[in-house]
Amino acid sequence: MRYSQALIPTRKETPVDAELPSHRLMLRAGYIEQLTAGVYTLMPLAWRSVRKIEQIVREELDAAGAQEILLPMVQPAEIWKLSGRWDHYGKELLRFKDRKDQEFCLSPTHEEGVTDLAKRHIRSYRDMPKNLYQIQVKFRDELRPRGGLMRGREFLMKDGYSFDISFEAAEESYKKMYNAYTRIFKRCGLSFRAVEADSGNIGGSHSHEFQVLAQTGEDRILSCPKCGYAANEEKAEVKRTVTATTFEVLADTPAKVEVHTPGQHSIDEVAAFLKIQPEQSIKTLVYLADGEPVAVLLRGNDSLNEIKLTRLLGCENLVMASDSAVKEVMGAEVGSLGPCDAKIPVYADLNVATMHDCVCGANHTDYHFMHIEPGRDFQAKAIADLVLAQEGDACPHCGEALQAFKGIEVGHVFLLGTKYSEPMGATYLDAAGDSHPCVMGCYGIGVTRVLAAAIEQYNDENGINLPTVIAPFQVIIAPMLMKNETVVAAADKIYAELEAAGIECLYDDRDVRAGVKFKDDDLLGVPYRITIGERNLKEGLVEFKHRADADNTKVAVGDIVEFVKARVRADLEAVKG
RNA sequence: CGGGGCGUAGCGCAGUCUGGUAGCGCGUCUGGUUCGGGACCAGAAGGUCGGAGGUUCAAAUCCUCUCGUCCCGACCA
Repeated sequence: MRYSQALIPTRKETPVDAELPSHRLMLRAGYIEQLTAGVYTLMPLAWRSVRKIEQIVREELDAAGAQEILLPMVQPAEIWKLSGRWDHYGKELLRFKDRKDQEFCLSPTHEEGVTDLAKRHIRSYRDMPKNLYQIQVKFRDELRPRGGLMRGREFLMKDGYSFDISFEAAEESYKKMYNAYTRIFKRCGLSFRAVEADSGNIGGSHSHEFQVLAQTGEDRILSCPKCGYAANEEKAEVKRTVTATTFEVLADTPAKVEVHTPGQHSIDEVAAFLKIQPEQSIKTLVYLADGEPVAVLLRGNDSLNEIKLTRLLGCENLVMASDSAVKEVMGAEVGSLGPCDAKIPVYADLNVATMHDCVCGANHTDYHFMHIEPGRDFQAKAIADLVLAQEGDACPHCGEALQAFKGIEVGHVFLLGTKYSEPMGATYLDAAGDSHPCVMGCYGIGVTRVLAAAIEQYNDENGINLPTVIAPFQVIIAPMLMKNETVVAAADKIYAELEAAGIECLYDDRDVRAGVKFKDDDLLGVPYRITIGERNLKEGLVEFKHRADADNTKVAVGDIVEFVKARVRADLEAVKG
């Protein structure tokens, strides 16, 4: 491609609203352009990269026995009502009516669509296993899209679904997909972790997320350096050494004393004010579980794992109570809450059972109690494992200290079970003639997010620096002076020969100064650059440089094509595995 | 959905407090000089100041409503 004919609108200025490096750089390098909140045009460079990612996805999924299809994006309300999600999906599901006043939605995911398809074509145990996937634009009306392609409302997703006759068979399909995903992200050149995850709203029994490691990731993951256990923070288990499920009261704790703690709200503030350690203080949180208020007690330096609490309470909807609701139920402001004489059920984490002579809020604004003895000064309805895992906690399998990372979720595999097949009637007949619901798995990859995550992982102060496999072009050819006929002739020839050799070239034939080319060409994320200048050319040389290297290599004009071919091929081979 | 910003030329912004000729930088176009890390000189084009209503002799500026967008939080297969 000749740069002069390409649509690559680079910017010198850093877009002020973009926070994430990938977002900023994609805007600056002319990869994307925003149309409205969370909706972006993929410009030629981004689209070239995305198509390469798609290609890797297709190759690996096809190799794993999946078939590509394309389901309708506009879907009638009926199938969503069948699955129950028309009512439960919420506002992220963009709904509208057609001219006949019939209800439709833009599909944010395709369990309904694919299950409806399966219902009509998978009838017998002989029809399975089946694995169908598609790569398609999805729309989710997110409350707050952010970070460019990182979390858009409209985005490109590969979603796949497996159908099996039994849970065991579905496990096999799941494993195949897990392995295919591992190969896909490896081939994209990404540094990632597969972690255990909560299956969330989509339901199902178990799931793994594929997390690209990046400082800017929104997800926290914990992994064990010894046994390889890895899980999303919200799912991560911790080996608890405390097993007590009742409070053991120490007799020599002094009687509780109410102390004035004006303006001291956070655990750290109160601890500093009372000259104690945060772990001597009890943190009291108030939640609404399906509308009913409950209090949760944690050791001051612990955090709550809401999923664990949801499971313990067996509720569907768990939200933190608003400040005003807290005031109403507890009779005191947030910051002065405690379990003593609480009128709502109290649940305590195991660590609280090890605490003695501690501090908690007095349910009296700006007052705390000292010398609190759990079991004597308050009771709990249950003492259970409620803490959020943190770095240094013991691995649930081997006890080693867990390490924490930040990640970007680029893929998610779920073993769904019969959550959709049952209500939607996707059943089959077994050999005995009995009817059973198909057992499903579903598998997603955020294709556009993969590009964003890759740029998060591969960038520096000069711009994007993508691995050759997914870079929009493999080589940039940069003649230093377009008015010099010798230089241009050499560049033309190298361009023609590289193109003929199947190397993807961006020929920077713009009549601009060298400095402009260098700045732009570094920004774009193309791994190699051939610089053609008058002085070197007189000696029969051109310069070859990898984007990440500081120095040039001088190569004879006659050798450059073979030289580039060898380097590019080596890069492509290296990730094939 | 709560909190906070911001909407003025293609992009980035000043001007708004204190009402009175709509500005700057980048980019674009013309001509010239330059030419290996975002050149310089001269000239030019480009605006319903997000929208609607109001106050006023006069509104980018004040008031009311509204739309959009970004950030933080909550939310998120």
